[in-house]
Amino acid sequence: MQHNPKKINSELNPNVSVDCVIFGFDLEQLTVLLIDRGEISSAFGPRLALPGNLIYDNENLDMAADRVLDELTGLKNLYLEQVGAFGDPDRIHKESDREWLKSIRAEPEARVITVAYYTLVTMSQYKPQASSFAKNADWVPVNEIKELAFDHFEILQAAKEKLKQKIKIQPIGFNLLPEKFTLSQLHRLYESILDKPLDKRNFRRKIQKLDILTSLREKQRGVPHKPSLLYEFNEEKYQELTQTGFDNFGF
Amino acid sequence: MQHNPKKINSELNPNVSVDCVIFGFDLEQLTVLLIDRGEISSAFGPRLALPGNLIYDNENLDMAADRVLDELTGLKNLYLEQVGAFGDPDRIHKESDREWLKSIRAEPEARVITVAYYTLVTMSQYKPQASSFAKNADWVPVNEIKELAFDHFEILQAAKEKLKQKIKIQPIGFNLLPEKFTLSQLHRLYESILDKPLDKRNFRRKIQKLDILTSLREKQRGVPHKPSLLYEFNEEKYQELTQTGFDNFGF
DNA sequence: TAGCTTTGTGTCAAATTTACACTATCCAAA
DNA sequence: TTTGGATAGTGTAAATTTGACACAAAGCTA
Repeated sequence: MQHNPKKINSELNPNVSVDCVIFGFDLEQLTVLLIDRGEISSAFGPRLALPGNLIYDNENLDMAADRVLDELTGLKNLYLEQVGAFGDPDRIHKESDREWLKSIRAEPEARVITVAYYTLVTMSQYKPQASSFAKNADWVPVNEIKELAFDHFEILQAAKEKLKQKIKIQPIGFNLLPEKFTLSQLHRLYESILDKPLDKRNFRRKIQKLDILTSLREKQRGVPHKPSLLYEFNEEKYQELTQTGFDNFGF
Repeated sequence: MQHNPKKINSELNPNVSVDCVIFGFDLEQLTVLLIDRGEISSAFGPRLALPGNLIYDNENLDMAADRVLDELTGLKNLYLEQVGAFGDPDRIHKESDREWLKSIRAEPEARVITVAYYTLVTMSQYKPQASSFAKNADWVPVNEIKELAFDHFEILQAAKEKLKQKIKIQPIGFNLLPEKFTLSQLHRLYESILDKPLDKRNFRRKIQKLDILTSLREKQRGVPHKPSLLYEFNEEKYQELTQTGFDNFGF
């Protein structure tokens, strides 16, 4: 399948958009990829937004999410999972949002419902590059976000909630870490997603019992404290696990 | 808030619809509410479909789901939860579906994405009454459904999956039972939702520990075997539970 | 070399899960 | 009225899992 859909012979659907919530982790906290809409939106409201745009009539929703994300941030071929559909008729109530839409859309006043997607990526492996109407694209710590364009803040909350649920059922968090990581980093990641402290020893016991970690014979270097052992994520065992299915981490 | 949205001054949005997956339970098996589209669709394909239709531009998605369900089946004011958005461009590939759309829609060829909702009801309390383009509306056992209009079969599968997940987290199943019910009925309900057998004694122990059942001093009558005690669902305790939040049933 | 920082480790009590079989009660049919 | 058929209802013991908790080891820096 070709990655870029043919835009010829198909038109933007003025009523349906997709938005992407791309989570990253900087080894300290959970972050999310936002685009800067630039000066034009700054007069009245937030400049930052989730990457998102209208779909084409001939592409399915998943493809649209993939394409839009690529167009705005340069990230390609991520596995995106749906958060849900959002569609208040008055989601464009902020003046700044209206102004901005006028500058980028043929029918800026159309009723739009949006389908939100989310995924997790290793920040160091995906370097966003803004293009199209995104003036900039960068990672922002989730906890620092107070306001976003449209209903994107609400969408972000929903995505966080989905992620929280998901990580209890699948060991999905490994996507967020670099190839080699420490148990403490993984621990911090779980804490920031679940938004509560987890007992260190119990966490380590439990996560090891899943048997999806490969302990390397390598230590951290240059840290001003006892260096940690590094681990790798064992993808085969993970596949096995999701196949057999498992109920719950119970964190 | 008025229940019927003003249709005056607003138009059907040709690109967005809602579909409703209404689960029931006949004390034997899980059922779902379907509408019969009548003769016109029968030449080439399935007559049965989920109740669903286009949204109006001035109503939000939740309201639309509520309205559409009411219009087609007479069921009102149910608490509907979102399953997700479905929107393959070729979801109208069946000839019978195209024919049918021609008979009920102004723009039968438009690209439509649909947002699916689901909920659970006590069958005996909600008697569907078909109207509008639904020739009939009735409960059909989920396991007997092999084919539906459009991508409704796929939507049904997704809704079942959502329900499965949900019931592990919330004791939601009580909505499906009559006011007074037996533990065996509840047991069968859980088995049909989770689609696997559950040990009788362990099930009873666990469900009782939740402390949301009130045992009545009343027995079943007229059954050709030892009559069961009847139970009531204790809504207050349930509210308490969902407030405090609980993690998992662990079934 | 002293001090700072983070890593890494074990145990015990309590709670939970799993597996498992027989008697009690009602109705219906003989 | 007795018998057979059907489902309700009940307990325990072993294994597993959870939760709470504290201190020595290793590297860096000053």
